[in-house]
Amino acid sequence: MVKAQQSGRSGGSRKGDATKLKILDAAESLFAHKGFDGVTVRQITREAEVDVALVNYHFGTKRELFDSVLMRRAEVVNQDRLDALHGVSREAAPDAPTVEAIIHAFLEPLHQRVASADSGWKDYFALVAQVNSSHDWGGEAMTRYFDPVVRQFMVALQQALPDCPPENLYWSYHFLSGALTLSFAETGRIDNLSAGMCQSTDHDALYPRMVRYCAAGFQALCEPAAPQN
Amino acid sequence: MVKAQQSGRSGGSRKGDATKLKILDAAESLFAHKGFDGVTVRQITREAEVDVALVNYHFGTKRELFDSVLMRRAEVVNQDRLDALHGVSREAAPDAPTVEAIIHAFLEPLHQRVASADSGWKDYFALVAQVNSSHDWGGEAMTRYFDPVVRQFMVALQQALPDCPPENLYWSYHFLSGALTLSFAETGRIDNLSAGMCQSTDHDALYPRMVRYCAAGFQALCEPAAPQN
DNA sequence: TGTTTTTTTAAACACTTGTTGAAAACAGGT
DNA sequence: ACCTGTTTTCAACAAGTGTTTAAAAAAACA
Repeated sequence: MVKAQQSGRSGGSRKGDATKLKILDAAESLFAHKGFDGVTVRQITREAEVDVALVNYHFGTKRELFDSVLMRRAEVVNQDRLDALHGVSREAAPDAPTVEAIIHAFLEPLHQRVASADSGWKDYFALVAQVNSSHDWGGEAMTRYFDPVVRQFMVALQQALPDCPPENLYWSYHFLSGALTLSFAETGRIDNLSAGMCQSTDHDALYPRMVRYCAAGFQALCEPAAPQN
Repeated sequence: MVKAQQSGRSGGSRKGDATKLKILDAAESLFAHKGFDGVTVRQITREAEVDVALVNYHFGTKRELFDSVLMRRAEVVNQDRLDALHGVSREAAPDAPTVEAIIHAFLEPLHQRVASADSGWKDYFALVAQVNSSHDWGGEAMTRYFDPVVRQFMVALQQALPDCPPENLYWSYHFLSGALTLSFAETGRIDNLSAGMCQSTDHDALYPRMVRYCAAGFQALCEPAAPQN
């Protein structure tokens, strides 16, 4: 009776791995739509069609399962974003890339993944959105997983806007983060408000507008007349 | 054994009203910080220092209590916002008010209430923020309580930006809504990211920047070069 | 093959959940 | 004082919670 080991020296696929995947997928989808407290481990195992005890066997506690879900795709997102950032930096060299290009590098990877075949990404981003606006345990997880890369984007933005007060840069990112978060939540509110003219799920309509909106916001907060102090 | 009546023909204050207030306040604070599923009615009644059964006696089910919390201050916000909107419309007449003035009318009432003596407002807005980005039952409540007034702001914005494609106006509001939502959540993420340079709780720093950021975003999405569907 | 390790099962644990019932305490009016 | 309607208490309900246990089954390895 030993706790499950990290079953992989790379390439070795054990029996339990399929089970772990089923649990992770079910948990991802359920947590994304109903939140951590809104989901029971029995709902998860029912959806994954496995026994209740397997969650504790493979992942430990419910919270550890939640963290596993969060962690699974975080590395991929971070790598995607860094690649995109280096891409636009290389293209613009020897000049610094534009604000719009940097924001594009930050958002485009998400856009790509959401449009991909793996529909789990949509659930994943909805989950991240929920964690991002969570008050208690949320901030800590977000900080741990994503902030290191975010910091690199802040550096690039500061170079693109050398005269911008850093605090205005942080606030600008904060607003972008909020817009992003709400968009991924796909609440359907804009559908209702606009009487169907806009749709939460239409990321192709969303992305170009979000990039432009936020780029303009960044620039407005970096003009001399912007709020100081 | 009769369900509690709405105890007020106006001005008449019954015994149970004090209890209802204590429950509402406790529920507001707890729901705001931990979400609907993250709070138990026993936690609420413990914080309110009343018996568990009183929640069901005065409000019915847990969800009905939640709705009562949400509803309590919604009317006030809506009235504040409408007053502010009419104010800026009157000032600008016979011209249409500027985008920045309209956004100010939308946000300033929240700013005022948060800064007021009644600290419950802060909890309330944190709660609304959470509901706003909630996936299931959230959209419905937000739509019911706030969208009628939001629609009036959309009309004013369309008049301020007569050449703007309506869908871009809706998306712009969506982004503003996201920035607003995340700001009220006061997650502390920006504190951490900026190494203390910015603080989630510093609404005096937040508001002017949010108004400017969003106004610039609206205008950018309404220029001829903006994304057209 | 037999032996060891990993995975799955089924049952139970102690505890909490939202909600209710019946009796008790309180209030105001006559 | 009495009666009346409102509010509060206390105990209980059935169902569900996260987690653990020990044994059975499956897989991996010799």
